Amino acid sequence: MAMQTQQSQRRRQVLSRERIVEAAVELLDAAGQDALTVRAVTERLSTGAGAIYHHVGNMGELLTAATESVLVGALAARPEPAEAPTAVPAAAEEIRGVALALYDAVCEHPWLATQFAVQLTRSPWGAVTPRVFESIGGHVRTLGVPRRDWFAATSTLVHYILGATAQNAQAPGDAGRGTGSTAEPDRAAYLDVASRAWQALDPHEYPFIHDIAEQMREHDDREQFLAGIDLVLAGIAATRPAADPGHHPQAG
Amino acid sequence: MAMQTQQSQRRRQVLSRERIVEAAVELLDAAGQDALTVRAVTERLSTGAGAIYHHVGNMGELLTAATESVLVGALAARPEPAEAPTAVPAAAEEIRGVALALYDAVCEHPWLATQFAVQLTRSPWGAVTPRVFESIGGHVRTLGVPRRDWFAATSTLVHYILGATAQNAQAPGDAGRGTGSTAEPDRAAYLDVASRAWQALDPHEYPFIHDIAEQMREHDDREQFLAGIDLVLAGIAATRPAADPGHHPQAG
DNA sequence: ACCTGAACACCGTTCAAGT
DNA sequence: ACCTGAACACCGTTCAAGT
Repeated sequence: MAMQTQQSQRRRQVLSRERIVEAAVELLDAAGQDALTVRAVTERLSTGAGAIYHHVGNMGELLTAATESVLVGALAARPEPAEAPTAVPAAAEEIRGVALALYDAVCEHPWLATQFAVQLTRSPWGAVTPRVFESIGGHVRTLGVPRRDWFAATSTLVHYILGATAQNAQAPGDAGRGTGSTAEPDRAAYLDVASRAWQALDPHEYPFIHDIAEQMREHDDREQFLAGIDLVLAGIAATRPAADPGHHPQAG
Repeated sequence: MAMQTQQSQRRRQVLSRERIVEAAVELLDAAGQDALTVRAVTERLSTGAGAIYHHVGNMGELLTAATESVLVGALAARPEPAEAPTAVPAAAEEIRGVALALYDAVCEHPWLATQFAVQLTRSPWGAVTPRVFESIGGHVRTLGVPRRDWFAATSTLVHYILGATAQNAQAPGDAGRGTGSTAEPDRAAYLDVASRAWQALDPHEYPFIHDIAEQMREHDDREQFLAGIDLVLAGIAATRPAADPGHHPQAG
């Protein structure tokens, strides 16, 4: 898909905000955050700087639009019926599905991780959050969470998802410039290096890190990500006032 | 503390990496991420650009050092005895304490939120993660989590904490330039605006958001943050094979 | 209305030259 | 060794001028 850059067709096509955003996503995917410059977009669309600013406003807006574009695509890929399922296990499965869709999107577009965080910080209730909240929240309702806890349960899931995806998006650096997808050995080697670095830390200052260095090397990102989702879901299930009201689940 | 800028003393003091990092933190606190430029540091320390690069390497390294500096300070503020407590409720309380320390640090230094995310993405197992893992992980062990789940439980907590703090760090924009701390009414007004924006969204596209818009306006950031921690802790307690082994806690 | 592209103010970084 | 500060290549953004 990234190979077919038909510049001849591209040249005299009419410029639009969508085409600019599309070009931005392509640039970000190809070489990361730093590669998105006005000049790069300008060259890719064979136009001038003024033309870009006629459609987009500024650089930050373009980044936001690119982020939203990919996010919407990732969430739309899931069917999500208008009437949500009513069964509890189905709702949990839906939540896992949305989480994985976001996880996969961040893996495909590593720049998304940073961008999620920036969006979250700069305009916390702006573009990204409502969409993710909506995708998760409907299913939280189905889980049987009492109304007053909807916000807490949903935001816990969302924050975990955004935090975890940020970490697990392995940055390809400048390596993935047209090369295929032979990232597996790199991944293993990378974890090996990280694990060794952890083992080399001072055991007195970092006793726990020392203990789990081995576990870290062997861990599967995707599996661990889902384990975290299940942990939060277990917490939601335990807190829910169903069979055992009045019990405080904090410790034991 | 920020008022006493004694330039006379500062001028001919010997330049060091620490003093540069300190100046960087002050600049970031005063006016945010964009305010940290080599020239700004240069002027604040009345020196030349080359002097900075003699001690620091490059801009990214300076940002990382500033992040680590504040992070270490925030974690060191907690006592954390060499021998961790053995009681389960105490361990849970310790985890809440560490989480709140990070939360408060991000509130005090909003630029930290973005920086955490960037660190997480660019070098996931680099500077920030091990310290936070260590602060949380020791107590997870005390919670009675089986060894093979240490990594999963700890990383779930850490990812939630980093995601949640990223969102809750209210960016002060360029407003906080020397003005006191009258952020409370701003906060309420801000949540009010956000809540109205949510209510204005298309109810068909965003039914859940529409439902919790009211709840969002009334929510207390800090309280919700702790509620999320407790939810994950409840999940850890529920998953732990204590009274009820073999049971799957996912749904019910 | 839509686009061009030179120009401007700024940025990170380098490096010959000083002490 | 440590520092100076002009210079360089680059960036986002603007704007008079074109169609």
